[in-house]
Amino acid sequence: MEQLLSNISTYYQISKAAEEKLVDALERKIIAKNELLLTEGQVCRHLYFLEKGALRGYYNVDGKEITHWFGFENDFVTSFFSFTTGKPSVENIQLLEGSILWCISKNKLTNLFNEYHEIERLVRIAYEKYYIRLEERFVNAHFKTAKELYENLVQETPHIIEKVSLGYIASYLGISQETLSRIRNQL
Amino acid sequence: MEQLLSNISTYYQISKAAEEKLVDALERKIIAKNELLLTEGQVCRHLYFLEKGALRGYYNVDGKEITHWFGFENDFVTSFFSFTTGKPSVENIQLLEGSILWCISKNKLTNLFNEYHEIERLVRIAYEKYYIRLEERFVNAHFKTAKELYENLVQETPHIIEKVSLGYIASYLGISQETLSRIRNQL
DNA sequence: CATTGTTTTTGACATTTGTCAAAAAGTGAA
DNA sequence: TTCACTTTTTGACAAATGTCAAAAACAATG
Repeated sequence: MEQLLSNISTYYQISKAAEEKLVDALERKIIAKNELLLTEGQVCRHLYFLEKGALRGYYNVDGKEITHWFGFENDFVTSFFSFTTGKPSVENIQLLEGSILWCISKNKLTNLFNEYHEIERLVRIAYEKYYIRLEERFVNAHFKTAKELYENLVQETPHIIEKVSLGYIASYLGISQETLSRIRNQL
Repeated sequence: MEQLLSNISTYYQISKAAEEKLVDALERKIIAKNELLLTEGQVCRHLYFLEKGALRGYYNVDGKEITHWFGFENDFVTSFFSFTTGKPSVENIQLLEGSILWCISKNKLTNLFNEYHEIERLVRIAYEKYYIRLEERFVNAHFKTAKELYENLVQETPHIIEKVSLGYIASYLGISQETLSRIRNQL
C-alpha cells in the first residue's frame, strides 16, 4: 500500500483526506501465475495497480495470440478500452507470474472523481504519462527494423527481457519468434 | 465557435459559466497551407481545435519525413508529448490546407482546470477517447498487412484518402509509397 | 535422474515489402 | 496552351521477414 501511495505521488500529490478515501476504496488481490485477470468478451470494471509480479495483455487473431503489452511492478493496468467505454473487452489479461495487485472498481473511482477534484486530476496526469508511453512505442514500431526494436527494448526496458519468454516478446514487437531468435544470436 | 462548443459537449456537458470562461480563453487563428504550426525543437505551448481544414504531424528520421498522424475538422491537435511535459517537440505540425483553428495556451488551460473541475473532467474524458484512438491504430499496425491497413483506412477514415496525398498516407501507414500505389491498383 | 512438456534455435524456402530509377500522369500558373 | 513542378505509377531487383518442420536446449515434476 505504501508502494502504491508513493507511486501515485510521483504523478500528483493529493491531500491526506483524499488519500484516505482512496485507500478505503482499494482492495488487495493475490493472483496465481497463468490466471486470467480478464477474459475477452467481459466488461472490465476495474483498474488495477500491480504491486509485485508481471502480466500481459493479449488478443486472439486467427487462432493466434498477440501479446500487445506487459504490466510490471508499479504499473497501472486495465483493459483501457473496455474500462472507459463500458463495452466488452477484446483482449485478455493474464498473469505471467504470481502477483500482488490493488484493485478499484470503476464505480468507486467515479465516486472519488465527484468527491475529490484532485483525484480526477491525478488520473488525468496519469493518462498523460500512459498516452506518451503508447505514443513512443507506436512511433518506434513505425520506422524501426526488427533488430532496432529489440536493441531498443534491451536498452530501455531490460526487465521485459528478463521476465518474459521469447515468444511473447516477439509478438509484443510485432515480429516472428524465429526472427527474434536469429536477431538475438547475431548481436 | 458553435462548432467547437457543440463538439466538446459530445465529450462532457459543462456549465454555462465554465463555457463562458473557456470561450474567453480561446483565440481564433487562420493559417495558410504549408505553414508550420509547430517546428521540432520548439516547446508546444498550445492546444488547438481544428474547425476547418487539415494538417499533419511528422518527424524527420535520416533525412526522411515520417508522417505519423493527421488532424481534420473537429479534431483536437497538439504535440501531445511537448504540450504535457513542457519539453521540446520532436515533431513538426504542418497545415495541409488553409485552416481555421481555435487555440488555447497551456497556462490558460491550467487556470481553467483549477477554477472548474468540470473542465478538467472534460479533458480527462477527451484523453480517454484519444488514447483509444491511438490504441486502435497501434493494434492494427501490429498485425495487419499493408493491404489490410489500406483497406481499413478506406473503410474507417475515407476523408484521409480524399484529402491527403499518397506519399503522406503511405508514411502514415508505415509502408513505402510504391507499395501503397501497387496495393491501390490491385484492389 | 528420467520423463514429459515447453521454449528456443536452426534450416530451407516463400512472400512481402523496400529501394532506386525512370516514365507517366496530374496540377497550377503564366 | 504550354511549361515547370509535383505526385503517382511501373519495372527490375534486393533485402527483410515470415512460415513450416524438425532438432536442440531447457525446465519442472514425480
